[in-house]
Amino acid sequence: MTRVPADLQELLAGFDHIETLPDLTERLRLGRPLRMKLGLDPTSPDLHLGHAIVLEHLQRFVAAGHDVTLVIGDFTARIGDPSGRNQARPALSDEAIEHNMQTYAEQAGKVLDLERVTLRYNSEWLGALKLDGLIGLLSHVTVAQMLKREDFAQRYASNTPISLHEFLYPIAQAYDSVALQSDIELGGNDQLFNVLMGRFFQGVFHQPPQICLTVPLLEGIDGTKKMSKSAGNAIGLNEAPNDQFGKTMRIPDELIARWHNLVLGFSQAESAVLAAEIEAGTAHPMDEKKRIAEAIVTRYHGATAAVRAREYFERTIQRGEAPSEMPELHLQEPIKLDALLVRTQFAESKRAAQRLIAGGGVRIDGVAVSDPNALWKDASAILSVGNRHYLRVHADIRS
RNA sequence: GGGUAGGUGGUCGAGUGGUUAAAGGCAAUGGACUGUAAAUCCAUCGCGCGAAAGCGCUACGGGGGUUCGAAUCCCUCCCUGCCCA
Repeated sequence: MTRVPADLQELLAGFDHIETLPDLTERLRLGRPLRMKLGLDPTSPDLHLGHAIVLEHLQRFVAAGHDVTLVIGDFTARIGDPSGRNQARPALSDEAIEHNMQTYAEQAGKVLDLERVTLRYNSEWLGALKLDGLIGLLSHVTVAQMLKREDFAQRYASNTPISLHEFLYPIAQAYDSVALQSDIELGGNDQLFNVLMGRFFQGVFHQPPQICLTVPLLEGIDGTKKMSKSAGNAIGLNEAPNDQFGKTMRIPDELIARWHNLVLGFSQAESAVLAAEIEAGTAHPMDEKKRIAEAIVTRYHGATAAVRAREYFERTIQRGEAPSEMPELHLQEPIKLDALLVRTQFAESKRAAQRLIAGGGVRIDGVAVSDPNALWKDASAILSVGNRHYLRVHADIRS
């Protein structure tokens, strides 16, 4: 899976911004492993496919023998990265950050060879920065400079509050590069301003400025917004095979070639060919999505799981049949159907359950039911809601 | 510090005393169609009790007040934008 890239071109495939190529070729000519840096803020307990893209790019450098450091932004997470946002991101509690950090390394390990990667926490040097040190840093950046960043500019123009601490984020991240004396920093395209700030600050500290490489941002399964947990359009690296498969099948057709390119790592030329085939009708979008879904599940759960996820999808969603395996529930006493839906968490409240039933979304053994007050009476039957939620219910009721 | 405009449901945004659980858009959910795509159509979209009609509770930044009745009026506190200093 990991191999040493043959040449520079292969190493740089997939980056949408390189600052600058001459700097990079010159730095590579030094003939030593380059210090690579990627920062990840533990703002959510889960990494998703969008994170995986930049991690995969980083892994190519690992394979090529460079000196790669993964910076866990435990300090910067407390500031809250405003990048790409139209409002302040709430700062996280220490406990949440702590918890997220623990899951990060493990998830990143699905893509990165952690044996060959150094893990650092930026509280190590940012926490040691005193107020005079901070002010010293701040004196090098002007407000106009900060307002050049698009999201800040937009918020400023639309009278949306910008807190001063948000200005500190790019500077803190930039200081990471100074502390690590990094040669190269990777990031998502939304981090371009921040990584360039790192390059700038290294100049201030008389270090050779880092080369900045960014990857395109991946759209989420809704096809419009960037993939993020909070937007609810993400596919997590830790998610179950069936969910990864099913969510991939939901992406809009327009996204197929893009995911083929960004998620599966095919070249733009190859993905363009696929797009043309779909356009011409020689490739069926659904088949292509299945192929992509299977590749994703294979990547994170293995080929066997991928085949099973595909079968599950075809059986439950496409043919509308109940899955061969599903969770089971044993009832000890009679219960009304609406209450049962709440207990099984198929509905948030009894009112919601009643709505589901009225809408025809609730089935017992495949037959839609209409009476929310009916007591569960079947000794053993399959309760389903929509085409995604199945449960086998046994009534162990003595009367 | 002075002036001024604001704070409404997941989100945007109407609403300036009763018919307002709160228009409309978006998002979301269920159904039809289908390729769990898009588009389109229908329905739902605070919680509880009730077989149902219905009843009750909670909600328009926080608290207090006026009123038979408040998202709407008054007082006070908090928060935000803009202009001036």
